[in-house]
Amino acid sequence: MTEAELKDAGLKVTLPRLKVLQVLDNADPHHLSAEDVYRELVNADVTVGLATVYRVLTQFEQAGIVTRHNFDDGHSVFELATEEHHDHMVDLDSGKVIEFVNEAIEQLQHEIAEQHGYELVNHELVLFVRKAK
Amino acid sequence: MTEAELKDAGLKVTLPRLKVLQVLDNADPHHLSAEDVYRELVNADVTVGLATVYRVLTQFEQAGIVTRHNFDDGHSVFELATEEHHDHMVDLDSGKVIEFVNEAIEQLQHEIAEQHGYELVNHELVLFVRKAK
DNA sequence: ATTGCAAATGCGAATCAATCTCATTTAAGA
DNA sequence: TCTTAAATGAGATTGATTCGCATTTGCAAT
Repeated sequence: MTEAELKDAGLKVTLPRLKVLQVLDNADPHHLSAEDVYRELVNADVTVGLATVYRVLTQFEQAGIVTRHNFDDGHSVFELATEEHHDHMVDLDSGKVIEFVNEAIEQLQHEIAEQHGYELVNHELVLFVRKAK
Repeated sequence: MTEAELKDAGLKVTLPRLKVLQVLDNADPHHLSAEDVYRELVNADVTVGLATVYRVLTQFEQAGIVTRHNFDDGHSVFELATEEHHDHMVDLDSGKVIEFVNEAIEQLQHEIAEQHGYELVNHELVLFVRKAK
């Protein structure tokens, strides 16, 4: 339950935070930019500042509630961390983002880290693709 | 030879371009931000505008002379496109960047793209790691 | 319930990387 | 050497994100 998530993270339960969570939860393309979230809120007649959206998303990231991805075009997108892990494929022509999971790759990543004396904490994999002819 | 590279790319051989190539060539940590390159040039008494550095790096990227990476929250870094493709591993504690290659992962990426009806144009893989205990 | 106060918010200003404008310079072919 | 399109430098501009600060609000202790 969302209120509990906030309290566990040591964050006060406020309207902006609940609303941001709600927007992320209902997001159809899982990935939303801060601006996207902001627009949704304004659209739903929730008056919040863009700065607050950024602050809240950053706090959520630190609290492990959302994950941040830095795609190519220079701006971040966020998604609920409750989704199971997946990587991304970006269609260079349409900009569409496809999610995928590949256990073999996940496995290999751990092995590579180990081979270098490290343990894998996290990773970021994005495939840039184009419709096959 | 560097001059030939520029001509092949249909770019005029100019001082700024040669100097940027030179800086990238001598870069100890392979990865430099545009700002890094700019600072090196100013340091070497080569007067060149930051805008030019950005323009040149972008042209080089399009010409396949350098590769651009977007890791490390926010800004791009560039490195000479060596014959060897490689991915990156970032030590979260020291910030050190390690390069690695794994053919199996490369192969899997192509397969994944194909499975979705795409062809792989490019990819970005960064492992965030920490010294194993 | 009421209160006190630190935490949270809104909004405009500030920042930072990157891009654009445009007047001036320069490479390189004729 | 001349000509011209391409390239450059410097500053203005954009776009995403963060900051500063006065105001508001959650919530723990009255």
